[in-house]
Amino acid sequence: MALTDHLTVGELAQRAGVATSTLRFYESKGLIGAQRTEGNQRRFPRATLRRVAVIRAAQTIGLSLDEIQQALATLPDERTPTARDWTRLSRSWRGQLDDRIAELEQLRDSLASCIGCGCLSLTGCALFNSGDRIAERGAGARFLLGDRPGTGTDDDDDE
Amino acid sequence: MALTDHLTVGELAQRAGVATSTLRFYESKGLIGAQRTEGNQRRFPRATLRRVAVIRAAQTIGLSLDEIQQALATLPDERTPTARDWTRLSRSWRGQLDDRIAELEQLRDSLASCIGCGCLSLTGCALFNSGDRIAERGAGARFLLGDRPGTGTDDDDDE
DNA sequence: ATAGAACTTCAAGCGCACTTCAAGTCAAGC
DNA sequence: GCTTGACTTGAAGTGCGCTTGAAGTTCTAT
Repeated sequence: MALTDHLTVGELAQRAGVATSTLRFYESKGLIGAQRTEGNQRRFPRATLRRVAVIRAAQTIGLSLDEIQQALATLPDERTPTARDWTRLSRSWRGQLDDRIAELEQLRDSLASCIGCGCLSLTGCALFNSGDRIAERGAGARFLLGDRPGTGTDDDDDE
Repeated sequence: MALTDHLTVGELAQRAGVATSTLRFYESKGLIGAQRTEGNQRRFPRATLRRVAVIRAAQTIGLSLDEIQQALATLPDERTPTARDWTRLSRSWRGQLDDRIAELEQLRDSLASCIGCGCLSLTGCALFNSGDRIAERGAGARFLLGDRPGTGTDDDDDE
């Protein structure tokens, strides 16, 4: 009767606030790992609870599961990561989080100025152009929008 | 030879920085509208250029195309919206944008404190619990994560 | 008049993040 | 020992936001 300090899928699901199917899906993607009982049932170490929380947080930042998987792959498999491991991860994501926040703040400013101007003339409107700025960020930050196929360098007035 | 002040799909696509297929898709979803030439080709009023910019901005905030469509449906169909129309829309989205920024800032703070603590004990870690707070926001803001099936009120330590 | 680019429609396909289903196995309580 | 609920697998299905493809039409330039 080993693994009594471990969690079943159901237990982990309840405590992490996700569906059991999600956990199985995450395991299939290599985001989390599990040991097996003699009867072939999954048993998760308690550290997985943290791991799932980190996954959800990273998704909120805007990372894909693939990107998250790659980042988590640098951590010790299912053992508690060291402070150093975790700090490295946090720092790397922190940058992306800052970028994303900056992007949204820029959009907020644009929106604010548009509220003022009524956007009847879009020529110099920040909102109007913000899409392009976002698209030009390229490389590694996909966020909500997929990669843009657009050519982008064309600029135009509106009236 | 009417509609000379209008744009073809190709022109609009290039100027808006999206693919033509995207514009046809948006039209099918009622996000934009087009007149037709005698030969059945689309011609978009120039105001559509703005409309597409607004759609992309709204997506960046985290709105679905359905939500955007509903918001845009309150604007005059393809004519230039009045300052009042636009202001109303901006204000409503502004709130969601603020919420989203606040959420990410909270996550950033969590990450910052985790960098400090190394997260070897997650009991009181803000990051660890931030997922639940996000999930509890409910109503109208889905953002990156889908609705959470979780029950949520279970809390636990980690070591 | 004609070549070729740009357009048309409709259906199917894709990538992501899961969820659902069916058919069967395991574990715990009575 | 038997029931019941939680678990197992693999395959298929879902919803979103598009993209791709095929087969045909229209527009524009020479």
